[in-house]
Amino acid sequence: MKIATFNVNSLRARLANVLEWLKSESPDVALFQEIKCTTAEFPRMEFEALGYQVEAVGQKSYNGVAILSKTKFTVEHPALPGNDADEQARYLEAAVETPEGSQRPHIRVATIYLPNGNPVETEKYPYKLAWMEHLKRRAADLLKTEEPVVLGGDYNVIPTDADVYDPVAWAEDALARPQTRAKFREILHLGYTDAFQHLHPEGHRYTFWDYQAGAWQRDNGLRIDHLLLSPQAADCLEKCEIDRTPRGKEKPSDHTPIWVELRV
DNA sequence: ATGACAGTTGAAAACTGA
Repeated sequence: MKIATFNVNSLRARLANVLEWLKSESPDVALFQEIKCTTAEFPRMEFEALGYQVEAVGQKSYNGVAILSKTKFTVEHPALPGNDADEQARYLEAAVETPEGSQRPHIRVATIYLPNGNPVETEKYPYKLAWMEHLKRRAADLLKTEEPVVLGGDYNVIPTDADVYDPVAWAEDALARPQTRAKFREILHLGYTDAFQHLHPEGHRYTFWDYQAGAWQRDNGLRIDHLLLSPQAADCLEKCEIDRTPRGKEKPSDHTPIWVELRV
């Protein structure tokens, strides 16, 4: 199963790019973030026409996440458990049927849009850290199921200095500061595998490039979109790649997709 | 040192993002 995550930075502004990418790469499951539209406005028919079942949790103007799958799935949680009062649409979890002949009936996936947290001196940063603590608790609970679990999305976390073009410039940013990295490691240390880091430990491979200052052309990027795998999912890990192609197209998102291939 | 870019809302300029 090929499972991809993509922060699209507005689905309405990006629909043509996203459809082109889906037709080209045909992931079995696609996890979207920053759809920036309400659930009702989600252009589901365009995706259904490509053979996907679609579920979205959106809101006006900002945030919003979605799951698309070629196999059937059921929504398990439309918000982060333990944080259900969150007014921001940042989490959606589902049980996805595996293809015919698989060892297991389903895998569990979540699409995650973790708060940015800047500026750090405002309430935005404690909101980010609290959100990460809720995510850690959910991640711990999911381990008890002993299912293959894929927690994918825009984490807004630069895990190490090898994941940013200029570590000094970013050291105090909400995406890189020590408290952020420590909380991210706490999730990993529960027993999750950062799929890309595991297969590509060389570093300096990015999933985001700012629109400004020629960041894309200079490869001034960040690795902030991640696919975290439970042990049972990591057992199945075949490949994990960043697909830079969509970032080089006209009117791109500032993020590009990253995907895993799991032999389930 | 600062701003640079792109999206949303809503009709100009403010807000958000990473």
